[in-house]
Amino acid sequence: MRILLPDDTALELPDGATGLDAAAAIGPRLAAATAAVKVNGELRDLRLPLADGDRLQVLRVGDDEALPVLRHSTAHVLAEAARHLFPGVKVAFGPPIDNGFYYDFEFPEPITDADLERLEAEMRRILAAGEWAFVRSEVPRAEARARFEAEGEVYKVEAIDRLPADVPISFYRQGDFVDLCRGPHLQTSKPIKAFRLQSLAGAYWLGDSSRPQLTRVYGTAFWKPADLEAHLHRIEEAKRRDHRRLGPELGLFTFSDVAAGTAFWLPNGTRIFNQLVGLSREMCDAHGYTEVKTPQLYDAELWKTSGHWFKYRDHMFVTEAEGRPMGLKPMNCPGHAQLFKLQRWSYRDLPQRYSEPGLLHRNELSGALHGLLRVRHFVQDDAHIFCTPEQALDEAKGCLDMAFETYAQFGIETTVELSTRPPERMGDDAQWDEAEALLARALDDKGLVYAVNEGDGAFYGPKIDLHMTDSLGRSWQLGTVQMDFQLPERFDLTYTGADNGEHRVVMLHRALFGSYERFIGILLEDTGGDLPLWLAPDQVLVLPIADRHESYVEEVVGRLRTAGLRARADLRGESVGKKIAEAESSKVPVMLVVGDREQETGQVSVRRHGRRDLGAHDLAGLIRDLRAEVGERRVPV
RNA sequence: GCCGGUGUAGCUCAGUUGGCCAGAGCACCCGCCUUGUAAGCGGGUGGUCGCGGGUUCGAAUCCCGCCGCCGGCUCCA
Repeated sequence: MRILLPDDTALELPDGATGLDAAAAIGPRLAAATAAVKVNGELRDLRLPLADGDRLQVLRVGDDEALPVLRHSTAHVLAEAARHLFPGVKVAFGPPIDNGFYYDFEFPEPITDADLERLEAEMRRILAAGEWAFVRSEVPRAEARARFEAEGEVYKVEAIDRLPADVPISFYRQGDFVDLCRGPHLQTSKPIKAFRLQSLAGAYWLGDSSRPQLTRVYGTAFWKPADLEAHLHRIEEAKRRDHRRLGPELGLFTFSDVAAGTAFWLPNGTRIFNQLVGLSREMCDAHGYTEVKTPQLYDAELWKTSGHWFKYRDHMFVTEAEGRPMGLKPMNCPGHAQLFKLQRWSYRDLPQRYSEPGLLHRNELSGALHGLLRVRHFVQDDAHIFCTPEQALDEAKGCLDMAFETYAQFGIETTVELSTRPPERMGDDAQWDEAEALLARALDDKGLVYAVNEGDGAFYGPKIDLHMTDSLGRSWQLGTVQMDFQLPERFDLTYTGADNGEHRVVMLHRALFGSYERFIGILLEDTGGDLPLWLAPDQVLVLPIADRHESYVEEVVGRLRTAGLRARADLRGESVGKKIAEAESSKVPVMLVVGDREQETGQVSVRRHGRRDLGAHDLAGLIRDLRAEVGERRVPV
């Protein structure tokens, strides 16, 4: 058979030849260094046979693309170590993940962080004792099942039962450890050198909270020790950009035990928050939205009409008044639907676009709370569009345009997902088909690349989700554009068409920042707290050299404030060096130092955050430049 | 909610196997210094050791329960 290599040359091989055979045909050194292969662009085990016409790329030890293979093999060594140290341990799954790997176990006794070191030591002992080959074999299903049943490996038995009948059962063995595994794996344990076990966590078997909770051991591995060290160092660096650290440090917000899952916004943080609300208002004005205000607390009747009482009640804060059940709003949509319903609409009036910086309460699980990124009380830059079916596609595309226009102002990168019908949902499949198709069409028309997230839609409709990542690379959903055929029906929302008949409206839900809380959290981690001038709580800090410059400093501050800039003076009796040190660590964008020279010439010495002394400047010119920077909402590059 | 970890001053942390009135730096207050681009000097205030029980002659330290937080799982903006 003929195999095509990356440079388009063909390699002639006997039928049944494997990836490793192909590497050997090219050269023995390549064969020895082979970690895995890519066949027609897909990562595959080097032990599997190739087919005529396959396009083959050999991945070597040291190749980034083969890192998942190294990590997967390292996970197997971890499982072997766990078997040695904790007799009776049951093993579940141990795949490579983005920056490492994990392995799920059921230990006979709970283990602690101290055991992580023991596990790691045992792994090193195993690896030092010899170079173990990873041996692949395919076994009949019944035989594989019997083997794991005899060993008491109940998770492996269930894993086999869950595999489709036509999938061959493969084992990988290294040393005395045999695992049910799809692969791919390294040839031997020799390249496993630079690894580290990182943490312990609970994880439900098959991700199902009704199944047993296993113990997940997280670790990572690299080809070179230096890469491992660099990775661990990056994690340490990222922790410094953690918004939960920066927020209190910069006096933006803080948390208290008496209000778990809710931020206290300090004056500086409130300024940032309000600037973002202002930006949203400005954009909504420009895009034909009208702002509304709807109630916080509603009679349960409203939630029954919307369906939240049945599909979302676990997440709602419920109370009562004079014996009547009430619910604090977790979403604005029913309120906006109610508002829309208060009058009759002509097709000529549509679309109606209601925006509201709506304060929401959601009763999130205590263990899910996470700084500003997951809270129980937050403000959405929410809006609902009520339109005719014919208008829905353009409206959805308009939302996407507006979203990307917004993000462009922060230089933040997003990934796009289309979340489809969840198992728990309202409405019939035909409506879901239509709604999902419409959102997909909007994405396609906009030329956006997106992943489909099956089953992750809202209970009332599918959604486009816009994700961003925090300092540690965890993905968070910010913006969202959702289609909804359900609420218009449940609230009986109609308009009068050109035919003088009643027609059902289509409803779109959209939020671009998502929530201001989450967006600010992500923004802080993205910028490390170095906010653009227009968002900085204190934009300019004026620093006198000595007491005698105080009145000139007040004059400078006055002129800056008159020009609309947020300026403040530091008149404490501290040294200039100390004031600058503090201004730098509090990330004030502009520092102005004034002493005898500046006072005489009517100038100011400019220092920008993160840069050195930029010399004396004329105040009028500086004010003009700063105002322009604020006005354009300029982002530093 | 679940698994593991953790909780000492406003912040960052020390507090040997339970044993003198629980310490340091920063912040804060007072005083001195009058400062030229990342921390001038001296003094002082400040702690229910997360909360509640228990063991003990004696608990920040050991045990139990609760709460918060951290890392995950589940769930979501």
